[in-house]
Amino acid sequence: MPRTKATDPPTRTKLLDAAQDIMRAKGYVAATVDEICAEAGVTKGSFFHYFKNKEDLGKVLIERFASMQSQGFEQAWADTDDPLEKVYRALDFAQEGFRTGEIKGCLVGTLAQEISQTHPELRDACRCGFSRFIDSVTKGLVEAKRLHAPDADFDPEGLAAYLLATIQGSMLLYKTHRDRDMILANVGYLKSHLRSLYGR
Amino acid sequence: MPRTKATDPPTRTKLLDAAQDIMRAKGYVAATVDEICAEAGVTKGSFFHYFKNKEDLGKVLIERFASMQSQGFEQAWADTDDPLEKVYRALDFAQEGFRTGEIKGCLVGTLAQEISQTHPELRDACRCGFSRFIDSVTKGLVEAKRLHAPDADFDPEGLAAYLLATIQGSMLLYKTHRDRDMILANVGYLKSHLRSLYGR
DNA sequence: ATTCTTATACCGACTAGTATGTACGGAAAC
DNA sequence: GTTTCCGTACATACTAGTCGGTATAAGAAT
Repeated sequence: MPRTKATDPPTRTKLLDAAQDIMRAKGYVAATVDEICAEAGVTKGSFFHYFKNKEDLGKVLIERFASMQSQGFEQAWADTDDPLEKVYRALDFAQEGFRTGEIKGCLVGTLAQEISQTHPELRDACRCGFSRFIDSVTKGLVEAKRLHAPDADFDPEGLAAYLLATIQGSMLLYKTHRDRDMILANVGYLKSHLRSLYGR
Repeated sequence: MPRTKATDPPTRTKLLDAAQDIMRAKGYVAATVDEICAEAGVTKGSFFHYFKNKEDLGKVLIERFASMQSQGFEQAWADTDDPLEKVYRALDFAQEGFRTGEIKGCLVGTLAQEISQTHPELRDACRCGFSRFIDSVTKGLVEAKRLHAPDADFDPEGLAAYLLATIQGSMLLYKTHRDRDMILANVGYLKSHLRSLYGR
């Protein structure tokens, strides 16, 4: 008899899922290996079989999270070719996620601060995660300016980082204020800002 | 002979200063009492003489940081009566701080995420710190709308939280990207957004 | 003036608990 | 039968917090 049923996710995935939940709630340092194992329903033996150490898990986790995230965005804007529309779709997608509560917070943003000075590899993984978003959105915004507002007086290069910063900051404030409407309103402000810049 | 010279800050202040540096760099959980004591040049006995426990220190520290911060803003906008101008002064002040490197990051924002689920008292202290900023800026923005753009179609109530979110998010991204210009650019976008809303 | 009392400030060894990571053994799968 | 997978027990280091004790200064009593 197999140790895990076919419907069960493999142990490694269970560990990653558990770690994701716990670390998003209390950060990297406070999330202990024991707690992650308990949540995943396995023991430490399994943990260190699949991951070299806690930092290794963190790295894999950050990369997995960033992948899933960007996959979600790709899907959200797949049905349009207009670069500006793609960005709006991404913001709609984020709003929808917050509204339904499906998005519980960004793991990368939660970890980035506490590990930046102590775990260079994790910090680099976080930076890659952020850059993945920034780069793809920047491409859309730059091209959109060429198409829709070539003469407007603003720099589209830094705009993507600005969008990401506002969204990350909104999730940060949510941690203390627990007011989901505030996140939605902030993304709304972002949209209206973009509309005023691009004239549509 | 007194144990500390008159020029030395009292031990308690030294502990708070040390804790502020360390916690801003690596967060609340990773900052150990021993490390704080070593940095302050005192021993554990002193630490627990002045603070009931680590969480007590955290609470005092967050409140002190929020106080100093809002004091800085008050000073920055003291020389104008126009409410909108006050907000611009605050943003100028923030930009100047980032440019000179005097602002090294926000302790409240750094701690908020990792302690929100595990230390309710610290979370409340962070919420108060944020609210202090949000409330005072909101007052300015609401009154400014009445004065300068009574018919414009936007809601000034949530705008202050939006400003704070963008600034906090920018500092978060700075932790991984270490690009000070990005923060400056983001505050610049905020200013231009405000200008487009208020027409000045 | 000297001594006694008391409160505050501070030190540093110690404890009890908890953290990550290891050693090793056995069951399942190929 | 070897490899993969996973459990138990343990080693080691580090953590917050405690506890007994010392140093100093100020005030009261003698």
